[in-house]
Amino acid sequence: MGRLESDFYLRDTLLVAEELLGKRLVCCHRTRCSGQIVEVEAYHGRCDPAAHSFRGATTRNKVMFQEGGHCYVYLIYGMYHCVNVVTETKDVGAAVLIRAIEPLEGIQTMQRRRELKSAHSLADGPGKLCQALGITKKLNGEFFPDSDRIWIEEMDRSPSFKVQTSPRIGISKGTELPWRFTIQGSPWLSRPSS
DNA sequence: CACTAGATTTTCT
DNA sequence: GAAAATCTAGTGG
Repeated sequence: MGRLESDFYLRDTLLVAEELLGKRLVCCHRTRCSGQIVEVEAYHGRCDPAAHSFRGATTRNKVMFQEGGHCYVYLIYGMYHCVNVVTETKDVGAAVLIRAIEPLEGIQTMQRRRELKSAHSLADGPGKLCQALGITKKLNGEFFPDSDRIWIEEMDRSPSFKVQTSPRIGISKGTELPWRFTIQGSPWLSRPSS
């Protein structure tokens, strides 16, 4: 299946967020690991108080201000990494946080990285999926359309595919906005969408 | 199952 | 110096 091209990302953040559901996130170090994206959150730039870019560019968030298609990785709580897909045109400062995937390829490698025997709770959370795929700040600034280490591919959606929205998780501002997108009924979410 | 506390360090005020 | 787009282990029903 084809890799998503630059113009996919250069669009409205909420639209990109919704359309990322059901796509395949691929990460290659030695072995190819991948999973279907089942949960994301949109962070809409200067108008969104929960976005890192709300108060303008800093050392940490400068990749968010690149053009859509870049990969923004940051360290959270001193321990875990989170991956984002930058959206819209240069200088907008918007991105989509990938929160959970359904593991598809390289499951043994992911289990080893997570030190887990089961496939369950392997990648059902933003920090967990980065650990499973081996995503660190080294990948901050990669460009999904032409990177040889991380990219996103087209994938067929199941016939029962439905999108559900809910409030974003783990933030203290902008909590009323329904900008968390999930595949309805997926057993691979970080938590149910009620 | 639900809830709570603790880990740990970068980043920004 | 406080907060942070989180996770795990531990406790108690």
